[in-house]
Amino acid sequence: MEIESAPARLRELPSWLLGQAAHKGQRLGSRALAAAGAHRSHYAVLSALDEFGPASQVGLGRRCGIDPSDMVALMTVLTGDGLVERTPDPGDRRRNLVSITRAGRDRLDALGSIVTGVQADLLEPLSAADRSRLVALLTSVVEHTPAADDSPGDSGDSLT
Amino acid sequence: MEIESAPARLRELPSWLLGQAAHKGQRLGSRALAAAGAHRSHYAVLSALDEFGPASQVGLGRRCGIDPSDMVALMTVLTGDGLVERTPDPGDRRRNLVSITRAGRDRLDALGSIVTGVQADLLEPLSAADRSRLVALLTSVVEHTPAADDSPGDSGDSLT
DNA sequence: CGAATTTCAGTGGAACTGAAATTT
DNA sequence: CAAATTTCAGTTACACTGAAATTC
Repeated sequence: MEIESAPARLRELPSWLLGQAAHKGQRLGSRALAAAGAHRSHYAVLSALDEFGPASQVGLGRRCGIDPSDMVALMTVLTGDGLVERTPDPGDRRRNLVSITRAGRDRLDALGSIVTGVQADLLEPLSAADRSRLVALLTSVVEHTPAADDSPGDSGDSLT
Repeated sequence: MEIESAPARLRELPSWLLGQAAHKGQRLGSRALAAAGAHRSHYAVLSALDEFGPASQVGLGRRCGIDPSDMVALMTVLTGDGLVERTPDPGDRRRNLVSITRAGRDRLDALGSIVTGVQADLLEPLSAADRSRLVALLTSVVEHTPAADDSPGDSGDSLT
């Protein structure tokens, strides 16, 4: 099990480092949530419903970076667990109004603890000040819209 | 095309921010390299060969985080383009010795320019000092091995 | 014999595409 | 009629698994 370092061209490449760090975070997060029978998308959807209130499935998808077609199966799971309710919208009968249940809020709290623990593991080598700096830097990168990007209909979101 | 913000629980989550930033970087990188008929894995393999010299396919895979079984098809492509040479290792006939060609080095330089441009787009909102800080912070996160991780045979690498 | 390397065939999860049905 | 929403069926890119053949 030799430790073999990657080429310097990669080790010094911000986009490569981002990929490595994100992969590590996703691995930790997916494992921890799976052990609780959950998924990262569950945490995203419950968070959105808790913060913004009831929403349609596409609306939820826009908030969380989840494709509408994938939202269907997700709703089936979350309603099956009693974490959300999916009722026809009386004001627009094309839509389903999705709302979080009491059990959903409890679940969100529980998943929040798990997710917080993952951040602690992931950022263990960083001081509190460095963690804040990292979040600030990443937020700048994420919120910035590159100039030469004229792709249509892409809000730039995407769950993972 | 409303801008709808993600829930605060996600926006403030380091692992989520890492995922968003990494996704943006990969999208930019994949598009730019695809326009040149290349792939991120091509840049990784050529970088490793250029820095460390000839290597076996599994050795290359360990450097770059590429699965040995995926390396096979990759070698077919790169040898087909004349960027690497794959010859049986006379000292160990189980191995192929993979080496970079002159054309491969030229290609590496060209891809390097593309990749550098991607970093510029991705990190546009950050000052030079902030970019250095980001790289340093990410390097700490990537090089750190979490305590409660006893998964076997995982070097923690993985190309993307 | 056990272990390492290359190779191939197949699996699994995740994001995406395209289209139908309904409603606005 | 055009557009939006939910839904389903299928695709694609990608990492990974399992096993065979060869060699150490």
